[in-house]
Amino acid sequence: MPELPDVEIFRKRARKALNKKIKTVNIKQKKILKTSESTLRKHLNGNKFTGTSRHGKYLFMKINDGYLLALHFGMTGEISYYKKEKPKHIVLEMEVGDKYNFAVISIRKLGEIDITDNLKKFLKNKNLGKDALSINKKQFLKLTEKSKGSIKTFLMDQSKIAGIGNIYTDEILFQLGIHPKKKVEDLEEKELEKLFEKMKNVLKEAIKHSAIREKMPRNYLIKKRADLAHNKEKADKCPKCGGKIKNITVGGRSAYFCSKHQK
DNA sequence: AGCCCTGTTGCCGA
DNA sequence: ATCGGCAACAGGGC
Repeated sequence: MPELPDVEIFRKRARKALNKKIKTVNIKQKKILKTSESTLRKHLNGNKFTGTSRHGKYLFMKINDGYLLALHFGMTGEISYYKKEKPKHIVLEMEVGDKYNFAVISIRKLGEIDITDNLKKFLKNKNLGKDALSINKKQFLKLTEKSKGSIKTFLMDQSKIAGIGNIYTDEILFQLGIHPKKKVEDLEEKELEKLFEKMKNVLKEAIKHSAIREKMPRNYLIKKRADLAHNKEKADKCPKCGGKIKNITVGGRSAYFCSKHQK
């Protein structure tokens, strides 16, 4: 699930846990901890979260001792805030305030939980580029100048632009009618400007709909994607032009696109 | 029941 | 620089 729009929704969810005393820290799965258990406890136990921020697919929770809890969700992670109904696959669970629980979930135990006191340094260590919603047109165009590979690989490269993954890359290219294998250098200036606008537009639209597939606009490819992966014949028609949706591999990732209107 | 395939993440080595 | 393989697990198809 977690690309930029999903993580942005997690961030909003996580805000519910702000300014409440962290009463207990329950570490249920050590595998995705990038820091020691004792360091994590030291910074969380008895403290409070005072703010949230996001960069690309990373969520940061500011702690009142000046440190940041850094969360990355891998393929199947999410944030849960609940009173009684305990979700499955909890990795880190904290009791915050009066009887509420704030938890990091990870089904496949991929992802990352870390502590840092320097956001800039952290982002640099991870080799992350500008956030997809923060980058401006000039910076975006400059990045495209140096890119040799396919447009799909470019959009997904976190060291160039942070936040866009497989699903939303396909969506952006689908909306623009650009083939995922098209080379960045073969796109005209005007097309690159459109790409920039559409990138922002698709991400914002997804956030507006709480990153829930079923709620996305009618002409979005994302609504069909889950069905497409399981070869359901019903789902293989393009919602824009009726063309056939195809699946190929681009840059080592599965790409879905309309063979009729994406050239 | 149980095998096979697919998958939203990123890292690593050839 | 690009590519496959891997990590770990769920869920659908057959």
